Amino acid sequence: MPHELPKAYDPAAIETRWAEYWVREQLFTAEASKTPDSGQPVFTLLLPPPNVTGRLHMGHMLNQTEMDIIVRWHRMRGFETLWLPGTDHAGIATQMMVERQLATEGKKRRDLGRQDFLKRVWEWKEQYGGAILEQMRRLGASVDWGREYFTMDENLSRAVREAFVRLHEEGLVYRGNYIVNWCPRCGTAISDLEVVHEETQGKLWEIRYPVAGSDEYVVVATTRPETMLGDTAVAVNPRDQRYTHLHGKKIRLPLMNREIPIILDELANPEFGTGAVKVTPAHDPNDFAAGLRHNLPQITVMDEYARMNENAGPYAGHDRFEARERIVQDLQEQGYLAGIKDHQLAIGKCQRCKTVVEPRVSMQWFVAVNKKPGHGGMSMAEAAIAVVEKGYVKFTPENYKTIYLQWMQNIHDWCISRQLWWGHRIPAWYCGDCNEITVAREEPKACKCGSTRLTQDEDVLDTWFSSGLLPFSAMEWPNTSPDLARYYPTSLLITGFDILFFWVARMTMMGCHFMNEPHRPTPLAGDVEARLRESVPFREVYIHSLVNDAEGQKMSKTKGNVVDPIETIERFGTDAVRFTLAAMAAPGTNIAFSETRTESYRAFANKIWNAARFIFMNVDRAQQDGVWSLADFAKIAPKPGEVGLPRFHTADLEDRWILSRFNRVSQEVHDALSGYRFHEAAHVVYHFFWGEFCDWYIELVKPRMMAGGNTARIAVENIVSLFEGALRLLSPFMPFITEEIWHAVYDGKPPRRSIALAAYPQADASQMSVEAETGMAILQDLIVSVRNVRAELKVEPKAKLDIEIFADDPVRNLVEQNREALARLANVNSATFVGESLAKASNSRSTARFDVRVVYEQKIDVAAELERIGKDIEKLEREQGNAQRQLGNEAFLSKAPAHVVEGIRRREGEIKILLEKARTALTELSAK
RNA sequence: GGGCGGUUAGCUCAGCUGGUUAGAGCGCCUGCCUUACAAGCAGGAGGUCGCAGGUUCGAGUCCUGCACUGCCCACCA
Repeated sequence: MPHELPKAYDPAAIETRWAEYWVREQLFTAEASKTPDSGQPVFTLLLPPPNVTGRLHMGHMLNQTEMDIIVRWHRMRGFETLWLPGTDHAGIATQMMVERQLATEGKKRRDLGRQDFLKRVWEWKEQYGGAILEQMRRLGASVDWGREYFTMDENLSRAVREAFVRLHEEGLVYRGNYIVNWCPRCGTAISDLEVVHEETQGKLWEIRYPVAGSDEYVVVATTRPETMLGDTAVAVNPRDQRYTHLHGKKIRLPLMNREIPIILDELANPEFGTGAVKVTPAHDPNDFAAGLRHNLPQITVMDEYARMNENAGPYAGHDRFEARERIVQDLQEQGYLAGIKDHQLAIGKCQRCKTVVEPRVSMQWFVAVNKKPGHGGMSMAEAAIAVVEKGYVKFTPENYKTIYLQWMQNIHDWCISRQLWWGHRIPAWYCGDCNEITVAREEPKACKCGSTRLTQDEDVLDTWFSSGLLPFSAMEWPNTSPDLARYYPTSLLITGFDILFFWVARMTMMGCHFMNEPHRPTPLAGDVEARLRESVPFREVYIHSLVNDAEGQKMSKTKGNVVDPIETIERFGTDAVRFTLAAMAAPGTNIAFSETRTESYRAFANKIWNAARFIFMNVDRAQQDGVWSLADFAKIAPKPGEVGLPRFHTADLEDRWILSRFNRVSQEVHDALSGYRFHEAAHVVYHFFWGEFCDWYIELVKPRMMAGGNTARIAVENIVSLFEGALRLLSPFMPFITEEIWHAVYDGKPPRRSIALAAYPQADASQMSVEAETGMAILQDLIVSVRNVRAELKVEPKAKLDIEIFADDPVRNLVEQNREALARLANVNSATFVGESLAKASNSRSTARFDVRVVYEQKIDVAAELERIGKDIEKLEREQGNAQRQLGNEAFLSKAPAHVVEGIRRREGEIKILLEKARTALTELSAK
């Protein structure tokens, strides 16, 4: 049956079919629960769960491409591979989406009430929440769909409660009235990480605070004048002699007409401003701490929407910014305003809605990340530091290790309660009778005082609390499970640096805490150190690049430069987009995504396609002629675990050469992927397939395939073998086109259900040949030299010309054995060997190994030729100078490694010959 | 205020632990519809590796300073 393929590759015609096939056939299911121990090495990777609110963008696409390449690569090498997918409920983000939807109906969430609102969110989640995973299916991501989870699934929610309760039992979760970052629009506390600082040109207002019972006043400065209404002290530095006489005195607070003490505290920096600072414990974190030190009252002057409250006297009811203006105006009118200065400040805004964050004292839950657990050992942060310092968690690129450690070393307690409705509700119940708090895994029947008047905490947990548990909560923790036993710790995490602290750091803390004793469901063997090492959530973290637009600008909706991956895929094909991302993904660099690159990789896909068409054409002919049988070939098809190529006839130079190159390239791809150098791996396979296999091997093999008989049989068998191997090599990068063609190679009856389950080519040193690679290089050099001269002579491309060659015996033999190749690829009629150098002959080229002359009546353009040779000489002389200087240097000879010295010595010899030839040619030419 | 990165061809970028002639894609120039592929084939031009010092037998690669330029973190009013 002939292989019929259309002339141009059309990705749309095949991709959906394979994407559906992969899912339907469940090819990517990891088998832990079925086979107790496969004996295979295990590779696990957790998909950073997309938010239910998300739409696929180029960043996801890059991340998924990298993960899929690594996962497919491992799977093809025989690893038992689990790529675990799921989605994140994304508390605040999702709640905002639904609130926005409600707003279009003119409603607010409180109009619906908690129950009905949550119902709406669930409906919304069912409708839109799976978008990214759907897109991933279409992109062919080889994840284990049978294990898909959602962070609010019952078993994951149970894990969240379990973790919270255990931390509480250990005193690592506490509740308290503290100052937190508060978003007045979202109406919730947010963590430090959710506050983004923006440099803003603001003002510094200087206010005179009169000293009680005197005419004196001190000047304090503030960027937020409205907070003065809540001032409960003025601080000066105890060492600041300017204020010694005011120690123990009181201030009469303007506008409020309250007396507040002057306190002595390091909070006041004598170097800054006047050295006196207003203290507002309820509205500033530093002041809050100072307030505790001096037992100051906390006067909250704003409500949860940042409107001034009843404590704000005449300003009550006004928005904070409106109040600010009035207050400044009043201060001015009453003569308290000493000055207004321009002031650059980093203003904290809510990451989600960009509202200016207000520090606010409120009752919240925290994780005490720096506290040592009761049973001894390290704090959560210390453990998370230790595993990275000891290399149990390894970062690529390495500089993220420093960034991670610096952050972890300065970490503060983590505020985990959110005044939201969508999320995991905090498992704490308050007694209406005795005020006791019951923290429990399941809803308690009664308080320990016996009362049944229990109400659950209204708040939910920070989304990152639950995602921090994922490496084990997605594997059924706290239960023992085959998955948890087999797949934890995960092998690798690939993610973006934007969630390094939010997620990577939290997973590390949580993993080291809950997957170590005493929380681990199955005890760990080994000493304390071994247990720590095995508790990590992942052994390696690869931080991927940022995908920018073609100009290197960050993609953003407001700039309108967002490249939609789906749209790009529709135009170029998934494989082309994947290959673009892989080829540009050098670790530690950003990607400037440019469509021209994608165009060129679409061309690459087309190249592969057409190589297949050509090969199939020859296969069909060979089968018709009865010289070759696909069925026989299928029998010797490579088995998983086989390295190199299983059967390959190394009769001719080009065969030994391409086999050698194939193995070397396999090694290079392996090395590159081992270091997550996707770009390097992609470049290597690209160049091999196009620049070597297509440009040279196919061309060299053509006449043999036409020859018929045994020659054709061997040629066809070789090219099919090599091509089949190359498809496997390419498969992790371009899964669709390789799957399609691979099935076609076997005429629809492949030895495995998918190329993704076939063996990945691994280098076999015995199949590499320096002799073949060197020989081929000389032959290529010779062919290119002839083409070169022909191009300069503007010889009619079709005209066959005679050539003369001067070379030593080994090269001469090489040429003799490859006469046909030379004739065909350089369009040569006859090649004769001559006994003396052709360097000064016209229409010739010289290399260190040979001289070649094209016999042609028309002479090369003398002036152009003179210029070319002149340039060559210049360059060679420069090089010769360098080489000779090094070789004449005793220190170099004694210190440089032997192969380097030997290399330079050899090169110097070549340069000498080349220079001699070039100079002879130059004199000869000049004479004309 | 701390920390991290970048500056290499016209453009966008590679160049891993210092080592023989610094690469790719696109663009550009010349010639080809050669029976797999014009999304192709063959050939070609184009770089004092930001500047100034230093270490070394040897520096695009390591160190110091400078210039320009991104990014992250930060409770100094």
